[in-house]
Amino acid sequence: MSIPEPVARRTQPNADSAAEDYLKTIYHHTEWQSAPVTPSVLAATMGVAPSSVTEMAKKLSAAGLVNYEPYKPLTLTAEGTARARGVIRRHRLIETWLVDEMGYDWHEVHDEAEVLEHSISDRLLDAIDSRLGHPTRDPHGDPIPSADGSVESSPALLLSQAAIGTSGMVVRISDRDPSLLLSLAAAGIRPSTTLSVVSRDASTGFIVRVAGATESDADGGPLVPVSASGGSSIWISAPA
Amino acid sequence: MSIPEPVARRTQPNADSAAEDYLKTIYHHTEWQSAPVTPSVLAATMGVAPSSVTEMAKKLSAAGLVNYEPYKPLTLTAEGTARARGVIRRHRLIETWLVDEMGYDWHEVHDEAEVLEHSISDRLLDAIDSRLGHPTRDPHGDPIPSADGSVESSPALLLSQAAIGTSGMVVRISDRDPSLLLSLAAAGIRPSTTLSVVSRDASTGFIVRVAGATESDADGGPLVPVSASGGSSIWISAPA
DNA sequence: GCGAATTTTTAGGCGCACCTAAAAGTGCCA
DNA sequence: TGGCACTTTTAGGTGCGCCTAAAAATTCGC
Repeated sequence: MSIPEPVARRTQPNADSAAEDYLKTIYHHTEWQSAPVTPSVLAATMGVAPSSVTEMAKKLSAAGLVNYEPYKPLTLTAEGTARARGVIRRHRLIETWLVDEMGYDWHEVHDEAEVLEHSISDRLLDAIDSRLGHPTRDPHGDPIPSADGSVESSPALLLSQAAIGTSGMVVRISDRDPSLLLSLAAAGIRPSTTLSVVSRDASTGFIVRVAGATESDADGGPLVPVSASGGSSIWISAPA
Repeated sequence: MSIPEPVARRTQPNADSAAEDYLKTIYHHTEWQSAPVTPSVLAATMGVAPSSVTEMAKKLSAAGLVNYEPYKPLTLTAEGTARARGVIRRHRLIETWLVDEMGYDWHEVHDEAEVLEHSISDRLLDAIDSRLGHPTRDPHGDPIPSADGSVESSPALLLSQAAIGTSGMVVRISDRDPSLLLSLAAAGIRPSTTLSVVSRDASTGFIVRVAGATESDADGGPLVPVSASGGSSIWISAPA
């Protein structure tokens, strides 16, 4: 018979980083807004062909990590959610570590974390977590899931959905576009910055007033233009 | 024609960690003793089938990294040597970092480094190197190649090849067998320990006298048995 | 110096994660 | 409500790094 059993294949490389990437991406789609994740959206986000998504969906479904039925959106099972949070915890702790200890700037950390999140051991992750004092937010303001899988969620509002006049503190800024992070940082916008919406236009972009860290003059800060894409990358929270 | 060209395959994962492992392993075989590396030896060391070695040898040869001629031992080209040193530099810096900063013990670092050496960026490696103050030796006493590729080599003698009565300082201990490292550490043997050969027997093992760090009584230290395999993992240098 | 033992290479396959192209299913709307 | 556009799945294929089995080359012992 030429059907040798699996033998002792070296599962060496890194667990199943591809699978982890799918779980992570599915999770991301429901983290800040709850849109159902269709295969085509997932494919576009991950930069793979739709057929690749179908394949992996079946695999993950068989593994009990995603709920998959043909022609329907994908959702994570409880176990899949836990696994996704684990990956995200790794990612965000690594980003935090790179910024806090290794001299990286916040817009430079994403790619490095993307790779390391799949190769660092639990042991090392714990060591990093301890060293940093168990942080709960990464440099972009994203919550870091705790080791037990719980996530502290603070209700937030996408800048692009805030009415003119709304003001609040920047809670998070998506880390997907490094160049956006760079320009925002240059304009003085980062997590914990307070800003208010001066004008908004879905196609042109937005203009916001940035309050200095010392916000003595609450509405006297500089006016800053924010692109349309920036508007859908910045979350603010209404002040207490 | 059903021969579409390579397309834009995502070379994502991690460069070519398999190739790097071959280069590293070939290099290792010539680092402390100069034995020609035959495919079978390489296969055994790496835990792969001999045919896999042949295949990779061809690939690396085509890439100009190894000199390969059928039925002959493998050697590294200048470029292959440089690449191998690069990987080894990564490995050893990571090991040093894990021990110096992350609370690892020296026998625990090998596996973690084995994975990370393929995923850390040059940028991060440099940051680690700086943080550690550009170390030249890793926790096992192995020299860390410098960024420019040069290696500080100190002539050393394998314990198993030292005559009875020889004494010297431990220069390095191979990191291949974690349990050996553990037992040696327990016996007080690590790099920079001074010891002398009391008896040797290729099959049974060795007995060495370990001088305390304060070596006031140069030959009054405890007697310690070292297994045969330990004898071929410990390198000592004659005292100045 | 020659045949046997060992090493190495060749030949053919496998699983993985991806792809393209074609087929099938869904859903909107005139 | 029937079409048609769009989405999703199926079918078939690729490169990579690995494997086993069989063929070929080398080396060793007598």
